[in-house]
Amino acid sequence: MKQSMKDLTANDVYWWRPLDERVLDTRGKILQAAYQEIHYQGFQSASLANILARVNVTKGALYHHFANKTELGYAVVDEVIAERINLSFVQPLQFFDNPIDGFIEMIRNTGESFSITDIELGCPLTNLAQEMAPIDEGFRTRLIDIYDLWHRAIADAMARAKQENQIIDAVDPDTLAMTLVAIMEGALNAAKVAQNLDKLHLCGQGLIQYLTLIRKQQ
Amino acid sequence: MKQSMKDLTANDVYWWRPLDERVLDTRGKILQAAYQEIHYQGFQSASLANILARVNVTKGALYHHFANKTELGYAVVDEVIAERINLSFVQPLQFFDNPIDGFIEMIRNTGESFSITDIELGCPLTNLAQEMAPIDEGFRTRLIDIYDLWHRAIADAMARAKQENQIIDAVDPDTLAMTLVAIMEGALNAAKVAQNLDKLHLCGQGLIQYLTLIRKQQ
DNA sequence: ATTGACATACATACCGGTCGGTATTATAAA
DNA sequence: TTTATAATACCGACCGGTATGTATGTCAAT
Repeated sequence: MKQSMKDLTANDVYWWRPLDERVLDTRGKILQAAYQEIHYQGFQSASLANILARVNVTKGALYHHFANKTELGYAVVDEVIAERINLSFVQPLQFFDNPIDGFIEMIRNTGESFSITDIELGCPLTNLAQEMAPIDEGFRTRLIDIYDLWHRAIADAMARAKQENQIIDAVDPDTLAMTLVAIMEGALNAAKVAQNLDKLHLCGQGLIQYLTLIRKQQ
Repeated sequence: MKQSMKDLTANDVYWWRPLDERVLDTRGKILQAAYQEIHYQGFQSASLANILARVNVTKGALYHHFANKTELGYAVVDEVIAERINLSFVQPLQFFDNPIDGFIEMIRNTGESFSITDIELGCPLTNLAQEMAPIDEGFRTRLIDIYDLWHRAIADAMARAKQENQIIDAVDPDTLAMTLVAIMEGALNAAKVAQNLDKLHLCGQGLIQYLTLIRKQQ
């Protein structure tokens, strides 16, 4: 179990790479290939033929393991994306003694370790949410669950910070968590469109400044 | 799963309605219909047949005015989306005596006037950026131009605020502009996924609090 | 008579999904 | 241990539908 963000290696934040070198079974391989294709094309434009070509299996294999394309998409959300978000953004929050400093440290770390390839396709969670939330309730509820988990983790960390008198009284943990998530998503999006990391770093600066402002000087 | 714009009633659409009651020519009508279909389906999944059905013209008309689907998409960005962003988010910034107060007022206003139908499909600019920026350079450069215009307008307003000693010295106008855009986009995205306005309002609170913190008390 | 503004019919490619068949593995009776 | 049976895993040709795009025709206006 990773104890903090610093324990993550560079490969861990390459969030679309397979998480380990484990040999995957056919179902797992299809799932990973589908994740990549969806991350690149979006769900609706993702081609089953492309996915199958990547894995080097045929339609029969796919439809043996999944009822249809939609169910395959759901499985990607439930089994691939959820785990990645949890591992990269939720778990680390629990180990910070000082949530504000920890958060700032996490932002700094992410900003430094992210490469252009990390942002050129954007956050898989955000992408799918943007595309599918308005038109498919199955996707929407699954994605909302992941967002809620993330939001909750931040809000809890900030509540702890407030309880320990680290941040000014005026801020509400939920509002703060919401705002932080919004900034991070917006930053990733901007960097993706610009296709360079400058905007990500700029946003990181703004975020850190924000956190510094709400931290009580002691 | 809603399949096309045709499944939406008149009430489902709001901020992407034609800006005035001007009678549009065929090209203009196709452009507007394309804008709506793209906003709903995304560009890749947008169906030319759907667009044409809405306008009640045929393929001939479309390919008379546009070389292909991609060029139609470019025209939507250049002529529809750019104007809307400019009208709603860029122009207003120039008229604020006090940019900070003006911005806060704008946020409050937007938060109150937005209805659920305004957010359920998200911001057309963000949507297209998410989908097309990584896979089509023509889209990307066009979208970047719009973002830059928006970003510049905010940064200029904030530079004015700083010059007039309204905000603390520590903040850099560019960093601030970037952060504000990120929050607004993130907020819209969150509200879209949640399909309710609570998160939008929560984010608005956070944004206003942020602006209040950087404003010099006088 | 020519051109612009469309309509109509068609071409071609790809999409998700189905289905009959086969190879492999697990189970269990002999 | 061998053999019969059944379940699982996978193959790949094929289907109907839909996608964008094209070729040709019509017709009013100049």
